[in-house]
Amino acid sequence: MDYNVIKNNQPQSIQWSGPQPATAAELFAAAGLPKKGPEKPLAARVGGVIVDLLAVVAPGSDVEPVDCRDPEALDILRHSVSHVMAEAVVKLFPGVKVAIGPSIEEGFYYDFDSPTAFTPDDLDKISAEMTKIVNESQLFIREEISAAEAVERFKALNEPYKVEIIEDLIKSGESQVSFYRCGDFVDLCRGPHIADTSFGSAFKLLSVAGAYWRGDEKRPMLQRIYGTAFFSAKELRVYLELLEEAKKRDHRKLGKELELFSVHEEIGGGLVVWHPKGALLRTILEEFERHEHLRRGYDVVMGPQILRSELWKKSGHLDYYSENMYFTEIDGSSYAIKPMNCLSHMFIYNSKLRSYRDLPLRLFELGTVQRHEKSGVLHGLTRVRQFTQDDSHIFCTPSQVGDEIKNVLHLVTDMMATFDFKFDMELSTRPAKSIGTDEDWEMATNALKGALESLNAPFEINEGDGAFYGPKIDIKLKDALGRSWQCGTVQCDFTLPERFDLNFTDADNQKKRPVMLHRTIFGSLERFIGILIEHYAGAFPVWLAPVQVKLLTVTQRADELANKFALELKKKGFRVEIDLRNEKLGYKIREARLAKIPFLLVFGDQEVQTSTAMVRLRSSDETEAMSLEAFSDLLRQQAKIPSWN
RNA sequence: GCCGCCGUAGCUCAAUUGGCAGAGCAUCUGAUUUGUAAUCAGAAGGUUGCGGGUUCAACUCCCAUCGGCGGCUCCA
Repeated sequence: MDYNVIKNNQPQSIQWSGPQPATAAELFAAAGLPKKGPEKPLAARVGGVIVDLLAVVAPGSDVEPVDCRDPEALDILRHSVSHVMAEAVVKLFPGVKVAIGPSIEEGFYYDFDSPTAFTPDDLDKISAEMTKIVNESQLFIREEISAAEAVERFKALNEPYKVEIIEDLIKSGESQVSFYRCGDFVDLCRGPHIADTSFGSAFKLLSVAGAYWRGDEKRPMLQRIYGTAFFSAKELRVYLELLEEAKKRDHRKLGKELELFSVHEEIGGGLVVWHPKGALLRTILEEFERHEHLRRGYDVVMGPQILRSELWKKSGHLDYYSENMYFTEIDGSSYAIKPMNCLSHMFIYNSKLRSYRDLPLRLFELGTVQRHEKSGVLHGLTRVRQFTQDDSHIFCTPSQVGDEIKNVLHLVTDMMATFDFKFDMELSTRPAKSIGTDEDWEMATNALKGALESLNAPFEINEGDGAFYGPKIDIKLKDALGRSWQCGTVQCDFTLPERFDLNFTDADNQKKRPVMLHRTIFGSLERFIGILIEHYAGAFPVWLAPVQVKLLTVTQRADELANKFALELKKKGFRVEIDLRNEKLGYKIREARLAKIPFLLVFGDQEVQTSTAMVRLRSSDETEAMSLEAFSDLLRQQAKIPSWN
């Protein structure tokens, strides 16, 4: 064969200069690329597009091998393993209809329409069958036919979901569709796929769940099998260990063990009861936030829990948000429990004539809101029906919008750094159900985009995912395990100031309309605390820990000294617990360690003699004798809020 | 809301094929005064989520209901 190997970045690109078309696999074999190991090609990139190894390459094309190190490789693998799973399911459960099977962020799934539910036993059987298929190194063979022919073919196979997909493809103008054959299993698929099933040995089926066909609750409920796959058994093992670690850190489990909060059937789903330690943690966060906002030019305000329904009609919530709202009646008038805090803030704005000199007006409220969430979506602290937002509404002139958004993004950056969170940002644009003119939406969207761009902050765009009253930037933070959580948001609103006739007198003595920004940093305190619990695995930094120091006595002879230390530390404002029980020291240590308390002070005969405490740190397990003054200094140092240094 | 799984002591979990509902931890009482992750003994703790049904007999099987968990084109 004629070919030239072009020395490029790894992996090398090959220019196919032969007279005849050849498959990428043939080219790579001729070029002597490895047939095993991490450099073994699993697909090829031709002109920037990934194709199968069996794809025929026209003479003159540059062909680059794609191996498991390629950023796209994992998606290809997982998508292919989902096909392998479908092949196994169809073989083991004849008559089961197949729907769709994409790769997702952490693995893949495939939806099936089966008359009986899959059990954990079935998953084992399916896994075993998949291993067989993997060991057979079945080739993924692509085939293209006309869409019309494809419809007939799947009708003959009695696969209504595939027929529907192809019919939709035809409607959107496709005339050709592609298939992949793998063993006896044929599936409609755009591809590309791994060369053969042997790449897919490191997989694990994780769970089975119901899922509506096309996510529509009016369509049939299918059975979705979730799984994941990696290129090596080692990577799979690391991922499964991560899942185990996440389970250990589950805030619902830790919340109970650390006595932070509880949720009760008798009280109602999604309604959180804060126990002393959880309430203290929350109070610390609230105080931190009030302080942080005051020093950044915000005013702290408070509004009522219920407001007349007419007001929600005027704001548009009744028309666009009522399915999430609770209502009550007082003296014959209808009131709504607030799902958002903005309305009373607008009344504060409107309580007097406003000048451009008053702007920007930044109103901050730790506002408790109620939203009706479907019972099935409630989850610990992260999805609840009553929660407190660290909410602010910023009223400003149109020319101040850019700077205000930038300020908010700076605040977000500082706050996230305080908790060691990394974060991503997403810009969401106009949804189908929304109010306001096209011009307003465009202006608002551009303002948000401009602020992001001026900060050189990378962001993604979610088309149609904005709030009904305006576009938004969502902040998604990443915790210690690399999981992503939606928390803060900045929303631009040109419509509420219109509806509530907000004005200011500008420098030219003209009445003008202010812009309103809605924004949160933590989002909801409940969700944020849930995330913090998992992020720190319950071992909060000293400034957040509900109990910072626990004092333990060896015998009752040390009670007096321990009490003296406790009293002095409390006087200095530290959060202290003391354990004088007649128990062995090991028992007390164990309990305090499980409670993840940062500092343990031990008092015995030895300490009584020297008037010191034996200090043990949560982080090191090492001990050191310290005087009250020395320990207070250490504690003061450690309890500093990181962003205030 | 929908699909699947699960509800046994405060917590974590047992109970053979339908045959007397049990253990560890926690709690209480007593002994023990103890040096860095569990001292010993005893006691108490239950309408097996709730309501029906089948059966000589139900934690166990059936129906209904409430609640929890996993998920519902990855989207918060």
